Amino acid sequence: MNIGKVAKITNISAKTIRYYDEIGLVTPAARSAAGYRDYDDSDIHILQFVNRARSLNFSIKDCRELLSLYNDKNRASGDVKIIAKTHMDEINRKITELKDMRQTLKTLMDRCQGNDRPECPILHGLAGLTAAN
Amino acid sequence: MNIGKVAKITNISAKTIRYYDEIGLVTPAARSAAGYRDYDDSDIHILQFVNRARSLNFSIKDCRELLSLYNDKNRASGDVKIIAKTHMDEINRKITELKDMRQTLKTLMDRCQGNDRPECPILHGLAGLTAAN
DNA sequence: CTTGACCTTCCAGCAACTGGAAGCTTTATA
DNA sequence: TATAAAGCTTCCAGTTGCTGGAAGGTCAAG
Repeated sequence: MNIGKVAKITNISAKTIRYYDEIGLVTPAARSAAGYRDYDDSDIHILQFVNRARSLNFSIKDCRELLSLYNDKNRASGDVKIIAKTHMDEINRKITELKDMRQTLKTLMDRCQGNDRPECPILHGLAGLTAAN
Repeated sequence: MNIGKVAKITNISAKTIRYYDEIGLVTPAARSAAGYRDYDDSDIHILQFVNRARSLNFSIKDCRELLSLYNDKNRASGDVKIIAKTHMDEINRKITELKDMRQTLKTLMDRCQGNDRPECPILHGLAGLTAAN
């Protein structure tokens, strides 16, 4: 199957699929005489696996490990769970970080009139002045 | 003031301060005869402004606009608030996205025994199989 | 006067793609 | 069958916001 069709089926851009080939993450089963990438059903399955992992924000490196475990029939599910847990911790860290930012930003915004006058608590806040003023 | 001292005071790495100079975000007041960057108190103030904005995840582009408004005594606070609001929306979007990921990941993890057996709902999930199994 | 700390510029690399150019191959149509 | 359009190839550059490191100039102390 040519890359264009694979792109449509998996909803991954041809560019990205080529990139995954280039970095050795998902390589096509074969190449045609003319050098066209030739993907089979198994490749598509793997691409979809990667796509789901990526949409959960797993890094490419994680995807490699997950794929390797996926292909290892003697794997321990504990190894998979460790990767997932580490990733979960990271997601939680990011959420906390973003919430903190949101809180700070909200505080500044609430004080700002947002009109045509120059007085602006947001800028004051960024400039380091404390709450007051 | 040399870059090393500025780095200590602002808690921004010298590398980053040089980078801000390079992209024209915060340029030193002067250069010594030998070519050393020479920062004054105002520069430090601006660096701290940028540092706070960056720590709220404002992009460099946003920082430029915020700085420009900060320096414009005829600004309208509404213009600042629009930038903040846009950014706030983006933060909220990211939080929502991360929470969705967390939920999906949690569901998969809860089903996984995480032991030394190969059976793994996390991998099943990534492989696209539905909840069951 | 030399050593070491500090400064300079320049180049490379990170993550994970995306865009675009130049140039084949294949397919569809006239 | 000729040709044009669509699809494929590789390669290079750019994105964001730095960070690391090399090669080399400068400055303060002993």
